[in-house]
Amino acid sequence: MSKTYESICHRMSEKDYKLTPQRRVILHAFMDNSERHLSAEDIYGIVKSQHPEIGLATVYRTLELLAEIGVLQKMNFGDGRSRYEFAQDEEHHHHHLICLGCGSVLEFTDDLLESLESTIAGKTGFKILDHQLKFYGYCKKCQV
Amino acid sequence: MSKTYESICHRMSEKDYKLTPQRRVILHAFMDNSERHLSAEDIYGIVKSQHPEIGLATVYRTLELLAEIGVLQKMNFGDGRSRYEFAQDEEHHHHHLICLGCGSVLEFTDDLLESLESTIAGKTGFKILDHQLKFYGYCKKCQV
DNA sequence: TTTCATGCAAAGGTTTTGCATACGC
DNA sequence: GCGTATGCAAAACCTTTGCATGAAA
Repeated sequence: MSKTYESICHRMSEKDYKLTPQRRVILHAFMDNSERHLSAEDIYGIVKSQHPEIGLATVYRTLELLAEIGVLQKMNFGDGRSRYEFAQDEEHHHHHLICLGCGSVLEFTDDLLESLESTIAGKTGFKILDHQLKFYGYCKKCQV
Repeated sequence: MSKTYESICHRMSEKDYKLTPQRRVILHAFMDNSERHLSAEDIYGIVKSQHPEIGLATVYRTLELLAEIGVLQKMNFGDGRSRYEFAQDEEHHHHHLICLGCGSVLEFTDDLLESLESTIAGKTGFKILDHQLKFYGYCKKCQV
């Protein structure tokens, strides 16, 4: 699952989704801010500067669409709003370290959970497609 | 951190929180439904039968209080509302298996993440207090 | 031209808050 | 009796939806 702008556009046309300027701008906003975990409101703010008449509802609808076709992943860090980031490849899972002090989110790459997945699948009969691991604690700055 | 009704009440008085009938009934509702992951509205429904004049705001305030003193843990399973369960001991972590078909939540006990925690702490400087691991997939019933 | 996407505003659902009253300690 | 907790209603949020208009293919 590649992550270039063109490949994503191609995937959208494949599924008969129209390539509107709004959708293009939202996608660009994600590519320009790939290191952050953006909320709908974040995206709305970013996109409004290049496309001032865009509506918040369009942002929500586009985020839902991009999540549905597997481009984005919807996440929840417990702050009352959903956040989105590019969906990870099977082999490149990362985990989130959420600071209870300042709310910042660090990422940590690790692939140790595959064996745990098969153990669980065997014991429970669950067919596991994805996992999400969050650590809560205090970042360097907040440990003072 | 023990989980008996008395010990929790004791912890509340220690922190100068009053033991009101509403708080008692909410606590009992959790003890009677410890296997479920209850939302505020769930609790409200349960509690209303024994204490019909209770307000939803009181439920929210009590859940917040119990989470703050470490009795409950607030969770999010992506269905738009917070859910609560008894906080786990250090040594008895469990993970959640969330079915993408029917939304049911299974639990799976496992203690394999401690070593990962120290690895991450070493590499990032993060002081980790807790973790939360969720698996998404399909339960036995929904795999048809 | 047909169909789908947009923008706006309104509605929906969850959670929080203000305030007068009631009650635990 | 003092100070906190409660219940009610309203407000505050985030998110979704209805609908007429506008634009992509």
